[in-house]
Amino acid sequence: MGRHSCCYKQKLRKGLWSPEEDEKLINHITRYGHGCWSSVPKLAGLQRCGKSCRLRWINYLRPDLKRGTFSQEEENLIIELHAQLGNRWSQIAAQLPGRTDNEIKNLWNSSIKKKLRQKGIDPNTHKPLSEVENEDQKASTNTKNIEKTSSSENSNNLGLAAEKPNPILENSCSNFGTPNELFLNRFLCFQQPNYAPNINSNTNLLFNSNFNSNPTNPFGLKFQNLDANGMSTSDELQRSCNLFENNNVIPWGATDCVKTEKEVHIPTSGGEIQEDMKWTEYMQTPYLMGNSTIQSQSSQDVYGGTKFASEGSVMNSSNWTTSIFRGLQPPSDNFLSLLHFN
DNA sequence: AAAGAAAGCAACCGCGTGTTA
DNA sequence: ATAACACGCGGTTGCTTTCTT
Repeated sequence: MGRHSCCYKQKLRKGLWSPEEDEKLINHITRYGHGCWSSVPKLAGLQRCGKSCRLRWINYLRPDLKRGTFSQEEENLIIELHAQLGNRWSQIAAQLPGRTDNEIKNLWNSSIKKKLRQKGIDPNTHKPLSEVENEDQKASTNTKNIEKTSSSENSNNLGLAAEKPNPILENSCSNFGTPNELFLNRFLCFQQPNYAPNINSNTNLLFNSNFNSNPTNPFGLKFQNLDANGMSTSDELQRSCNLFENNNVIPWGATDCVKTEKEVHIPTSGGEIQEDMKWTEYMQTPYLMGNSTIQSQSSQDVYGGTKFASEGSVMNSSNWTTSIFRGLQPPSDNFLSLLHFN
């Protein structure tokens, strides 16, 4: 099938995005939406391919991104979902509002995998490592036997073995399998002494008929807000997900909180959503991130800007904005004015 | 303090799939 | 029916930062 035409175009920039490029892309999408991604770079005045623009927007510039470290609850949920879905990162990300598939995938590969192995759990099968090793040994001896008896079918046999259906995936479709529960109980109890090892209650929640009744907040998760004194107040996640629901329809181009691309609305003057909250105010809302606080914001300082959000700090008006447009040095007035919709 | 290793993360690549002409 | 196009996904790469010795 056809490849993305932009892949063949030359003289297109690659690599890290500059603040100017970010500004152009944000400027364009906030005004017009992305429409056809392949036309975005041209319309936005960027020397990038549409694919690159899409990725940058979805993984980094979207205003509804959460960022910050993952909370224990989020990690547990990722493990739980991975046990059911495997490496279907976009589907996993769909259950974690404000998180991208890329972010989750990175977390899995860099951190969670390791943790699971340390606990003696195979991250691929979610079974105890010893069990998996035994199966591997059995499989290899079987393969050797097959090799001896039927050399002509060697490659086919191996191929079939590799394509053997994932029992966990199969399991997830019908019965929320006991291996999952076994694993989760084992792992989560390791992780959290207070974790209630009643997986069924959680998983039923995941897959009950009302699951997507509120696509922007399927779990009714609550974020914590901080008041001016840094005291936490409860605030529904919906606050961020629904923020733009109003009149002007702009497709943000992300899978967002649900699988299908969702239309998100930008509040206009007099809009009732979020009590006339402006985007900049939204961004400056001091959310607690990750483990209730920003434990270690990424220190990568792409554009050579100042570092922010040291350990234990709390998202405040400055570093929250910075975290979204990381490294963006004080944006121009024109740019800031774009962020005010009323 | 310096160097190497490990970790973290943004971005690219290639492929599969859906849509359209 | 088919080819071209566009999008989205998952795997991978490579750069930067942090940790360790």
